[in-house]
Amino acid sequence: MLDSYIEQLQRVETLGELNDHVVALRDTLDVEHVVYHSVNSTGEQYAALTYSPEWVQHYLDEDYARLDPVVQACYQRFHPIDWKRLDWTNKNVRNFHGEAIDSGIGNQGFSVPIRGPSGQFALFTVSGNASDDQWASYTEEHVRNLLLVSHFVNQKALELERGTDKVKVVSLSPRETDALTMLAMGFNRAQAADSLSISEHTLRVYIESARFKLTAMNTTHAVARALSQGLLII
Amino acid sequence: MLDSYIEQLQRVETLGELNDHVVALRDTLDVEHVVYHSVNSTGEQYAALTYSPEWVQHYLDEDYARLDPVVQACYQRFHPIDWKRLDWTNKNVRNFHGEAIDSGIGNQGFSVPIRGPSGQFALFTVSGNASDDQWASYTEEHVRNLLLVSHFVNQKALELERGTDKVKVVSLSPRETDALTMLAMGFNRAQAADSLSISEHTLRVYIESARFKLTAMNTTHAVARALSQGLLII
DNA sequence: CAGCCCCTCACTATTTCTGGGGAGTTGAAA
DNA sequence: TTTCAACTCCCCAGAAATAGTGAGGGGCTG
Repeated sequence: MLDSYIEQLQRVETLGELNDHVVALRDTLDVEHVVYHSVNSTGEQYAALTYSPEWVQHYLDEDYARLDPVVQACYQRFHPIDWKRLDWTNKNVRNFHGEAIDSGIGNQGFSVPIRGPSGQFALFTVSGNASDDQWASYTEEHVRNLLLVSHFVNQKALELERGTDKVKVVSLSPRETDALTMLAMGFNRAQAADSLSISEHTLRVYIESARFKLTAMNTTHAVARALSQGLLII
Repeated sequence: MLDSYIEQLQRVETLGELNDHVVALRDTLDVEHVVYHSVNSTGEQYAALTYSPEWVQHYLDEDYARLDPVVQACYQRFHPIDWKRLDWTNKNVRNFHGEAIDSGIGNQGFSVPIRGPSGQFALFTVSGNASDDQWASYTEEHVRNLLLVSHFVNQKALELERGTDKVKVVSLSPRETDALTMLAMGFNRAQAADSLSISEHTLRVYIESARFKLTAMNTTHAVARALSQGLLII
């Protein structure tokens, strides 16, 4: 059943079709909602989901991503997580949770964080209405399928997005990488130059050229970009 | 077969046993070598692998991680990758590749990058000797198993490591997060303060307290730490 | 209700970083 | 073989960040 779904998925050729597939997936997985949401390193977003458009709009308007424990948790961990295990004690969060349930997203949820090339981040979520026990046995039984599906959906989404690719992949020279790595580790220029056994002037040249390549406005920005694009090995 | 392996894995209770399991996994998967290698945000490493100790030592001595296309690629992408698809044209890289093959790691390889909570990064690799065609059909057939196994091995490794946990999880206040986010986006303090509609003095207080919480030596360091621990949503 | 964390604002001296120049060597690719 | 990218070094003035203190109000929690 899932196998045939994945086979079908492989043949998808547009983002629109992918959206349809998410709807089909909801039925295949027998849940209330399925959400795939991706953000790349330039901040562009793509989502394929079955939530009501109203709730999505409201979520965006209120910038709930900054509050949503699911998003917060998935940014920090990589394991799939059951919504029950998150911290909902904060007042604003409880408020948000209430609104979410009122919008019909269901009282249970399970999310799989995904990270792709160049700092891409995605979230694959299923949600529904069930008792804690029902949901626990459902997720336990389907973890593997959810892991696989999330992976393949993300792969397909990236593949399709790459067709319309504007994301330029920068590459840093070894010394530029070294320089930024030192700075990311907290050294100041003098210390970094010392560690790399070069003059501070030279180090500065690397930082500047890295900043230029990364179109960064300052050193901190350059380090941030390099990190979020996976260019530095700390 | 793999199912029973995963069940066994779930019962593993020490990192030593996990090492034995990797050896068992090599036979289960019918490959030459299996490597699981994890680095957490503080730079501590753990590996369970079947490579010869000599090669491992040599690899570490030469700091080959900075050269190894597998590591480089897996830092930047998240999809599993076949070693053939990497760029081995650089002279140093070809040299490294030659040494690797001489050390018996095999002429084919397939690696799965994994990212865990708080900036943990891990790599799950299988390698062996085969023709391109043989290897292609092997990997195509086993991608799913490899994905699942890599996930479960990582989960188990993290679970065991957490027992010996020294990694303190820091959490930033909303304003601290805002401040660091602005800086990571390339704003200077004046611009950031303006965006957040607070005085620059106030902003500075946030940056300092964030720096303190993250035990960072300067702003760039704080941003780097926050980013690599998934604390910032850019 | 006391303690703690969060949010907000202020001053000053010192250190560090940035942006604008310029210049020579080496090694690899075209 | 030329050309280009990477690596190395240098000066200086102005801009920006940091260290060291200080203070008051608001809100949640025990």
